[in-house]
Amino acid sequence: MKKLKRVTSMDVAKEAGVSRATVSYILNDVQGVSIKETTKKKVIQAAKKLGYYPDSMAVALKTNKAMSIGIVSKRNISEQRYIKFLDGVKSAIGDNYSIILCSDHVDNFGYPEYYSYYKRKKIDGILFLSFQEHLAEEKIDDYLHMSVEENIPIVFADYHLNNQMVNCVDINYYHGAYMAASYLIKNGQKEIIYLTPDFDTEQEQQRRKGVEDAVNEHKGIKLIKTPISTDNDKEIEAVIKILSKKDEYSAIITSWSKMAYTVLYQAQQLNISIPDEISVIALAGSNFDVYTYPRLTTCNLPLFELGQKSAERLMNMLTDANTLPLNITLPCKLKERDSTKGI
Amino acid sequence: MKKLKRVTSMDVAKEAGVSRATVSYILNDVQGVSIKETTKKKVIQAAKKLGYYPDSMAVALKTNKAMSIGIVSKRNISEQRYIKFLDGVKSAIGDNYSIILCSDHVDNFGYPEYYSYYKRKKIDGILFLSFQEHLAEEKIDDYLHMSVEENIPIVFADYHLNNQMVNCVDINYYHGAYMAASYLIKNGQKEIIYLTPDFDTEQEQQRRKGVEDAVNEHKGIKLIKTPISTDNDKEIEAVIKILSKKDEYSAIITSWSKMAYTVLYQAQQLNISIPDEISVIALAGSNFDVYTYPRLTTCNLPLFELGQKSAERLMNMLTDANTLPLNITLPCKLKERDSTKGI
DNA sequence: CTGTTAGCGCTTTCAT
DNA sequence: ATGAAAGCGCTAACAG
Repeated sequence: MKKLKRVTSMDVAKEAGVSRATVSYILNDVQGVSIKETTKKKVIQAAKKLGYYPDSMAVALKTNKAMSIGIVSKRNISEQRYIKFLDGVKSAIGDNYSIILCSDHVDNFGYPEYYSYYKRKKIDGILFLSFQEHLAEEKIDDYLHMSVEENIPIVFADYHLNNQMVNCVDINYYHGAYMAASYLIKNGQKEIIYLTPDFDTEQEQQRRKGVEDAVNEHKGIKLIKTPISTDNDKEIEAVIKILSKKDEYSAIITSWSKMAYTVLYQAQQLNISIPDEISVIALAGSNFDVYTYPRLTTCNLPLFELGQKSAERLMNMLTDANTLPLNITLPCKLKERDSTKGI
Repeated sequence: MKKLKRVTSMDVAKEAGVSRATVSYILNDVQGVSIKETTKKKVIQAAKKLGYYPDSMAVALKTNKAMSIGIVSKRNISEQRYIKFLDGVKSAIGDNYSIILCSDHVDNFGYPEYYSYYKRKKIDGILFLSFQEHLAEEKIDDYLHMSVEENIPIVFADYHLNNQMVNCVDINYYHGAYMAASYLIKNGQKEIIYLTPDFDTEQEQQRRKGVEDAVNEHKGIKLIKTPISTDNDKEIEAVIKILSKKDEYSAIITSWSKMAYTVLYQAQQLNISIPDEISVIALAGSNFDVYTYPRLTTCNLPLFELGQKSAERLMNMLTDANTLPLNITLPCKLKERDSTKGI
């Protein structure tokens, strides 16, 4: 196999009869140097003719910029939501930056992958996407430390940090939950059962507060909070038990759509009519919501926007070191479908 | 903000009282040079103490290896399947390589992103994941050309190429479809309706052939092939029409699970009992299959393995330039659930 | 066994 | 308006 030599800026320079510096100026469109149009044309021609591609590693070494950002998420990568986030990120970073997927798996160096990548300059900054289901508090402190003390450009996506020292883009779970509960109440539901996961995260606290506030604003609404195990079998068992006492309530709120799917499924099994007997609403949506029977009413999370805004923040930090940290909160949107009914 | 200087191998060398070369030898565990244990210890200590991380850009420039691979997929990134593939890739490439997401969006240079990345040495090789729904044939030729003529390390995942010059990892859609149809026939179904997308890809051809072969192997089985529009509304309309003629068949095969969801949903609407009146099976599964009512019987695609095997092949090419191209075909697995019934 | 040194390909200051 | 040259941090061939 013939190993052909790489075309360098030197080659282009020779071909065009100029120096390497000129080539660099022209191809990078450097401000502050004015170059004759004819020279410009010549160089561009030569580059095209020779098939010149600047070596990004050499550029990176020189400029001290990898032109890549790392995305790290402890969340189950299988989650569809992760992908929507990615889409948003992609839309915001433009053609010049690339996305490197990193884990927080500890590597040979004894450091999490994202950290090593940064220290080794493979990435210029980091986007943390929270692991919704098991947000470990100790880790957060590490992250914060990195961001503040080590001055690593980091944006926290879907973290409710309330820390003015760091950039974070959050989803307004409180308001989403508030909207969902209010919607139910407006539709005449008086006894509401609220299925929450059996662990406590900032996110779930926000939701709980949202639901409670909505309930407290009205007289005579009864709210029953029921923690549900994340274990599949236990979840099913719990849902069946709850459905067997359907006379005690008229509506169900679930923190996640997955729980709502289970409710819908088991309701069918038990011949309980949704929404006639029970209204069901989930505080997070997914693509499948239109395929359940009946179609699931949800509070949609702005995942694309989450990715987009987070990436925008990161880009700002990267291009302007003096960017002030910002805490941004994104609203949810209620999507009414067939699992809830009006009065 | 104090801009602290980067720790270089020079610093480590000084700290340990050796030369940079020695540092490099030790930290990279270079074969063929033997170094005193004490020196080794000293250097490793020094590196740790100083917090030394080799600059990957400098390494890349020197070694001519980016230690990154690019993944490109025209398929809707929102697809959940994409993620499983990614998981598989990650599992195969190990800690030393990273994954860069690339599009085939044409950049400033007039070349698709993945191509530029390769030419600019941001990635060492490319993993193409087919765009299932609209596999454009002209593009394939470009890809093949790149792989063969330009000698770019490429692995085609989920492409049915049958070209011995290139590496490709394919899913055995034929056999999957054959299994699904056989399963239905074994369960006593005599009239089967087969819903295919209204466009023609290699993949769909394989499936069609699989279904047909299974049918032809048995006497007295009637097969009705019906193309379905990918347009959502039209799909629903078509499904309703088909369900209205439910006396003409006893089982439905769909190419995708999404179609099957629509069938299941509309069957509920029309009060048709699945699987009692009609058995339903999809030739591709998804996470949601356990939440439909009834739970959907599917032919599961080996997406994780697809990523894994593809990445393995690419790694082979990268480490050994003489690796012979291989065409690998991965089997599907039938997952029996509640939307089909036995005799 | 360890040190010296020459680049890898690029940007960018300084000089012309 | 353009060129010469230094040097980013590393590896590896060669010297000792």
